Amino acid sequence: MKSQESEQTMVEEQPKHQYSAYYQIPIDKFFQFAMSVDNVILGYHENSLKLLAVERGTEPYLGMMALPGDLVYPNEEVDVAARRVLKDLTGLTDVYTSQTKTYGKVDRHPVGRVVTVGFYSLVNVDRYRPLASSWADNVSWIDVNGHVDLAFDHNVIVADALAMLREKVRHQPIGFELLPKKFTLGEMQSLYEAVLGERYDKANFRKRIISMGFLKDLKELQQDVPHRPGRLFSFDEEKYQHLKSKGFSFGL
Amino acid sequence: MKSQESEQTMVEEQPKHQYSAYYQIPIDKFFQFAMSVDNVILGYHENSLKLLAVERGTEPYLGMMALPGDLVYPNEEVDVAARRVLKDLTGLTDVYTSQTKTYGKVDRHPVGRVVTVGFYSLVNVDRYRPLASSWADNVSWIDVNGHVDLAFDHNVIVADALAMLREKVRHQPIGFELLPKKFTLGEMQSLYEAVLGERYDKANFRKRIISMGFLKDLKELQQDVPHRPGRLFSFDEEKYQHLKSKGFSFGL
DNA sequence: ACAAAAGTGTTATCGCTACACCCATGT
DNA sequence: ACATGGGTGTAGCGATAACACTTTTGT
Repeated sequence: MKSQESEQTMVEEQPKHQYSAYYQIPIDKFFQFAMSVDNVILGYHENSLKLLAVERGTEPYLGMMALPGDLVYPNEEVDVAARRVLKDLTGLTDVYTSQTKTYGKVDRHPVGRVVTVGFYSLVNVDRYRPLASSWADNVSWIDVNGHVDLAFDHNVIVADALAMLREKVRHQPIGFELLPKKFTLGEMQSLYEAVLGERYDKANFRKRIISMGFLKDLKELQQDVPHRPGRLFSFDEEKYQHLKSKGFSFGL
Repeated sequence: MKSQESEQTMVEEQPKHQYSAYYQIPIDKFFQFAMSVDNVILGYHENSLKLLAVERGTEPYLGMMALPGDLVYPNEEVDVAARRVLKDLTGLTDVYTSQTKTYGKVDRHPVGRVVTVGFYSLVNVDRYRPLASSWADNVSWIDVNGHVDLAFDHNVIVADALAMLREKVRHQPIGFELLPKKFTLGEMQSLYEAVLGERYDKANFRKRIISMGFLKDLKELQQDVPHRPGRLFSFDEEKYQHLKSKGFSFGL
């Protein structure tokens, strides 16, 4: 118990917590991890859900598609790193982002022990403009239902993110993050059908959503559509918060 | 672009991904993180949900209660570290465990940059025996509804874990992890009421659960209770999987 | 006129809530 | 006898699923 060397000063005093890793190797040996973030950036376009993938320009996995991600700076918060990646890729900052899972397999990254934290972001594709920088042409939207093979363990990260999104989208009104500010009920229905992979009855869907009471009828109509124009609605965040505080809970 | 020194060989070839942190500081500077795990170990006892807390024997926060947790070894998987902590504390290995969130604030740990991954575990308190080791007397069950102040950011970790548990317990039959193998419907109802903080009508709760069809009636009765003994049931995992594959989904 | 999607009303059924009531056991 | 929780039946209300139908626009 007192046979320790000087490098392990932090641990000397504590005979009790023998289960701690501190007692078995010097503490500075633990500070050898790198952290990264990987972001599943999702957009809704042409009736399907897409994610942004980047073609890798470095080994390992050179040439493969991968999630946009990066190492976390030693003095940077993990969440901030995720937003940095998003901003560098899309120029967007005020975007709904949610942490998913953390992937800590020892051999998941060839360069060393890199633990990565997954995120997903919901962007409105109307607002997204590929940044005019040198890497812009390596970025593309791919359909989440297509069968693209991504580098590292990114396929798993995407699958987990989608599962968590689907779970959340049923219980919280976050679907609107993927729609333009003004949308028709039809567009909203299509979005939910694309995300959840289910079909809904039009009449019933409308009644359900309208009766929830957090949509604002903008008294405007769609323009230039080759069919009867739909009424435009917007999500009324304030109203939703008010309803929520009164015990209402979104559910689909 | 070619002004780099030898230590940075990994980065030389890539003019394209300028957004990457790789380009701004040498790569080995990123490998300075430590990882830890913190486990919210939950048990159901005396009609309320409790968690295991450990009194800290080291600075920082010496003497405060904290979540059981530890640093992750450089060659250890994160999930394995979480199970190690659990086993060292309770002796249990086959326990339902779920990752929650990852906490990456720069200053969250005084010793250095330690990013921690949260977990919760659901243990059946009947199976838990405090291990007869020197630190056993520093461990105690505390009520999750009490107002205990934990070290580090552990209050937040607990709050997040409970929120995620409550969400999950509604949609997946994991409540049984907190019950003995054989239980009455009354016990089950009390458990759900404790976890979710809601009250249910006895008759309706029973009908709902029974009709789901994944409980096995053991045709046994409670013993030595000061009231009419209840029928004992067990969760039939096999039956549940079968129902699930047929489209059934648990919901409460 | 037609296609395509918006938008509305009706009905029948299923599920759930509320509530009342009886049963078995230990003290 | 009483307290305590186990256990069951029913009536009525409300949500919603299924489907048919009408409306408005562009081509």
